[in-house]
Amino acid sequence: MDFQVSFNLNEKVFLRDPESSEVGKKLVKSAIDLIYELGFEHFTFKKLAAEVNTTEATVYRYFENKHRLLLYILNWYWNYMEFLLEFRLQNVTDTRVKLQTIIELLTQELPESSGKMDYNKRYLNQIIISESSKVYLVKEVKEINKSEVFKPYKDLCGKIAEVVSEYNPAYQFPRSLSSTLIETSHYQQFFCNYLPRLTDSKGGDQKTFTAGFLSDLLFKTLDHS
Amino acid sequence: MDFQVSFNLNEKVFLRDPESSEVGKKLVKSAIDLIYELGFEHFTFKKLAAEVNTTEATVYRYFENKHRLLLYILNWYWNYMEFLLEFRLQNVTDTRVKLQTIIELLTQELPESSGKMDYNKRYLNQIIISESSKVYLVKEVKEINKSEVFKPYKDLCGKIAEVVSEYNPAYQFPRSLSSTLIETSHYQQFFCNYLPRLTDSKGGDQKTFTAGFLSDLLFKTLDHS
DNA sequence: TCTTTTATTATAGTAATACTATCAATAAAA
DNA sequence: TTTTATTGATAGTATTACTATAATAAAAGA
Repeated sequence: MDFQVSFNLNEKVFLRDPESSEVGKKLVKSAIDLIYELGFEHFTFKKLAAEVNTTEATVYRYFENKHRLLLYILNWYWNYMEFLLEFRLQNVTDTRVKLQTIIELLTQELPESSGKMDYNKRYLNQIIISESSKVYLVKEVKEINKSEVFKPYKDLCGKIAEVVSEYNPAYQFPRSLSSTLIETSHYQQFFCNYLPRLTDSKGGDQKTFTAGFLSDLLFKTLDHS
Repeated sequence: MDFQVSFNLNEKVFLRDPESSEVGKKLVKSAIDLIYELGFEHFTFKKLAAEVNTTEATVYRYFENKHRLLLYILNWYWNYMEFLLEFRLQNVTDTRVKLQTIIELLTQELPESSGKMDYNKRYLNQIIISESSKVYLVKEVKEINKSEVFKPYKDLCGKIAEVVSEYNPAYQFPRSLSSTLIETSHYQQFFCNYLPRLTDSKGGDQKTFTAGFLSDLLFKTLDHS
């Protein structure tokens, strides 16, 4: 089975839809490679243009600046995650299994084959872990938020919160718990890799460790309310 | 009672100790004001120099770059937090009370009067919330970590983890839980302020809300192992 | 006291970044 | 065939992140 997924990304994140042209697609794909390789701070439109054999002016016609481009990538990711969640939770009735699936989804890498999506998933995953908070931890967050570009994140969070409430309707903080699960899955993996003394990882796989920690946290919190 | 606290900050974070001169002290104090006001991305050494009525070259003699300056501020904060923790936990025997004190410390603002410390504490608090993760979420983290500049953070985390283990020796993830408490206290407050749909805050005080959420999470996790 | 050394600014300059503006080439629509 | 719109190439500017060197002041030695 092979299928294509595409999302209606908020038009506020781009000036011209990168999906509408070959250069646009290459731009996003190469951006993922470069941001992974250089880190967001050292990533520039000039370097991206060189990689795609075009000019800076072209890149600026698609995205207002590199922050918006990162936002585009994250919007794509959040949408994809919500899709995967919906898909994987289909016909699952046991709410406990639902929660376990969610934790798996948050900690394991994106599935390799998913139609036309030819982004490097390992890189994308690492970007999500290391760079995603940079789109909202900025002075302009209030202004940016008005254009609804964080809606996919809020929706993903909301969907997880629904399952949490389904599992334990009495629990008071379903949304905060969901955003905590998402964020914690990122930086615990980051810490395992780079600052392991901030974790209890014993040098094994950071994804397995993080899944174990989150699962323990989640069920202990929800099983005793 | 009035007392002075000072820490031996790792010499790797500065080129010349800012505490050793008047300009140095003004530099750090004004940096806190400016980073709060502009956000770390828009904060530059040129603007800082103008604020202190000196030149860029002078600033560069104290700190290698603005990243190191932020690291200096955070090192100061982490050290101060560990000191406060030690201080406030003095003679407390009930480990439950100890944990509650820790959550208070992580969510409430820094105490106003603490000797010579004349940094703007409201600003410093906001910087901790919005900017602190930017010191480690960078490509160079491995290299930076070698100079031990994250030790104060690790020590703080370790100290909290000790109390966690004291409260429940069987719990498997004391360090990860501690770093999660610290990080979650930051971004839940941030979310309450700017992206409230990622939380369950009902518009009340974000600090009280975050404390409530964290306390619920912590004790449910530790009371049932 | 005067001179020499050293330290510390101030001035100036460079390479890179983050954009903008202009203009020509090309392609699609009328 | 002309008009219109879309591209991409070229060039240019303001700001950022530094570096290098000259000027000045403070400290130390003769």
